[in-house]
Amino acid sequence: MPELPEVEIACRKLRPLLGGKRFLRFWTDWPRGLRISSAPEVKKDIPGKRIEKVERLGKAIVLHLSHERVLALHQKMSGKVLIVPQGTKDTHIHFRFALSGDKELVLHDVRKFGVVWYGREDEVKKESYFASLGKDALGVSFGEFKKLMESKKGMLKSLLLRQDVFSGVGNIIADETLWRARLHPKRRAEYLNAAEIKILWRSLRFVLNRSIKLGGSTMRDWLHPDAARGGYFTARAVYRRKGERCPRCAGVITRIVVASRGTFICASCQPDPN
DNA sequence: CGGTACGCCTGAAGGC
DNA sequence: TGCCTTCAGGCGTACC
Repeated sequence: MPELPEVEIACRKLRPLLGGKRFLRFWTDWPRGLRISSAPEVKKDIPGKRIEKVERLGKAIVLHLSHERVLALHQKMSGKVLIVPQGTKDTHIHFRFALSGDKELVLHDVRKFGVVWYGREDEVKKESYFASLGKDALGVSFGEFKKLMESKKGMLKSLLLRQDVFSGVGNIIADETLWRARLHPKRRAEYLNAAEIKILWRSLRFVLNRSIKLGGSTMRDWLHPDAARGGYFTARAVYRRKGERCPRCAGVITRIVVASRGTFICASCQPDPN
């Protein structure tokens, strides 16, 4: 999923689906994905716990349960969180949380990169992912954004992807944001002028909000918790559009590698700084 | 501090 | 058809 818009969509859809429900049972065939508590511990502890709040922290879904318990999920590359009838058969479901009623919350994850944390809130917040999360990419004000950009060095793409600086940005959002801002991903934060910082902040907000509005990106795997598909992938400008025309200037979109990640740009409207 | 490469997994897509 | 290579919404670690 699994960037900020997809996690935000998942949380919004999970709230009405999970509100007031209790967990009945836990099952996994991939205990390596569990953090803080072991599978037997979760099995023993989770029955009867009520879901009180659904929160997004960066790209993680955080469920606050009764008795000070927290269940957090990260879908990583190929995960999706679904609400399905109990016992739904699927070889890629590796975590099942049976709910009061006839449904269960599952983590469907082909590549098994997904992570599930279960423990007290203080234990979860101490985990390195949560402890180091930077300002939420959608919540960050322009003042905060500017301050952060001025305090860091490095390529814009690297900075946008760093979860300890701005949390929630992934590869699609980074490329679409930089395209919209007409900034090359290898431009360096320390050489941006005030106007460029402003354009970058505005572009980031625009791209995030637009993706959320369209239901996030369904490329192949990812779905909403109710199995609906997102519409942003067809609306994107450059990501994975190598060889196609730039929708703004009719230049050709190319693929380069920046920060070890496939990166898509229009070389005409995002001029290389070097 | 910043940059890069790799591991973790499985499957899809493209080249030949 | 099939084999081989490359690539993939993330992130942690090791190393320069």
